[in-house]
Amino acid sequence: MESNLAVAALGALAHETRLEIFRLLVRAGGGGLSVGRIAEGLGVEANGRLTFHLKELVAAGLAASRQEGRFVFYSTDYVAMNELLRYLTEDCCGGLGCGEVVESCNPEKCA
Amino acid sequence: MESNLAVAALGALAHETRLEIFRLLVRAGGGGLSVGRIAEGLGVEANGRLTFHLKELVAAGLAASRQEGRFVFYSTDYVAMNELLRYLTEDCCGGLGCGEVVESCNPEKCA
DNA sequence: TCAATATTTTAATTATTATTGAAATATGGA
DNA sequence: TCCATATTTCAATAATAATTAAAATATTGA
Repeated sequence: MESNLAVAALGALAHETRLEIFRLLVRAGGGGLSVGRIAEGLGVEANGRLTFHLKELVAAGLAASRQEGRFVFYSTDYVAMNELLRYLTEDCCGGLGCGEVVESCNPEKCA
Repeated sequence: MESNLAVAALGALAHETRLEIFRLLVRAGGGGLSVGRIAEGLGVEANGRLTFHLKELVAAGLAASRQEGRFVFYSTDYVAMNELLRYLTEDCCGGLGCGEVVESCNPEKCA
């Protein structure tokens, strides 16, 4: 992972609303949630501000969106998330086996 | 972990220089590095700007500093780091066993 | 105590990011 | 086609964070 991608991802997460959105999407799993459901989950309105934050997450590579009928679904990009976590812990303690993150979450492994 | 602590930590990491410092300290392990060694590792000068970034990491809870003779050492706060990673992946996919981060790095486990 | 190395503080300037509110687009059902 | 629901765009303003450079402090050894 490149440093500037990581900075962009971290910057996207460094905001109260976006962090809540991200965690909501992580909990939601691979299918994601529609904008309306996200708004519900956060207790906010589905307005321009929410769209702005969602787009920031997508621009940072942490989420993807797809249209389904009249709804737009946003979902976590788990590959990007795992890359970011690994980047943060890479070669922890000089690589002496502390247990650096390799993969933290993969919807395909869900029960 | 509280949301605003996580936002502060992520904000501290969302900066090219600070992210490099953090990763350098993670690699360095529990003992950390002196300011001069950090500057060396980054290829920058040990000046006011570096101090500023180091203090940001400490203020965000991600690092700690201690004086040793005429040197000041900075080191990763691994507990805070692990809490942050866990916060990001909490209840992944609704808690269905995808492998959420519990602990990613602990210097005491080093070989 | 003097000088050298190590690190920090401060204040002014510049750059980046967030918020607001209103209008616009897009989709599906009556 | 018309209406209601769903989501997005835009532009102006406000708020926050980053950079610079110079002076200040602190510790050790001669």
